Amino acid sequence: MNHWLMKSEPDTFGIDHLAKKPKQTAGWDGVRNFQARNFLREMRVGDLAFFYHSSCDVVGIAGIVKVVREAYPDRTAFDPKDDHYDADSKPDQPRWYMVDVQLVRKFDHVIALDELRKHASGKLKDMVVLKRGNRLSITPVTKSEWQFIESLAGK
DNA sequence: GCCAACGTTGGC
DNA sequence: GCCAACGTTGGC
Repeated sequence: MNHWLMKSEPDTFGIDHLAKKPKQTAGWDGVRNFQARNFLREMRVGDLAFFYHSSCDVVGIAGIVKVVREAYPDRTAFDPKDDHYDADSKPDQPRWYMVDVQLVRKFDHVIALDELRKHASGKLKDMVVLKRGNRLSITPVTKSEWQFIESLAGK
């Protein structure tokens, strides 16, 4: 099983939106970056991911989700009216993919980016999301990073 | 294949 | 709103 970190802007879609969905499950669509897409396609049912809030008051990890459906074509790319429309993605040859995720747990407090950075030269020294200039919306997380961050969240 | 221009991301 | 960093595009 692999671990991931998935970014979203909570003003658009945050962990509380996911919590209110039927079965607390939603499609993670709108990824329009090739590297992030490739990671999406590596995800397997049962993989766990941190739900990261970006571009907001409290930037950081808000909770945990799990993959419940593996990559399938992102329909929003086919819809000219959608913000994420991409004329180069055709239904018979889709360029973009999405997965479905289900809420596992919302942390009682967001683990702030500041807090994560405190460990940027220690336990989290290789964490992708802490690297300078990182903009990837989907990044892999190692097992040790995962366990350490979970311990920061408390049980 | 290079690289400048451009658009986007995302922390602050 | 600013701006650094980055990915993508397109002319050559």
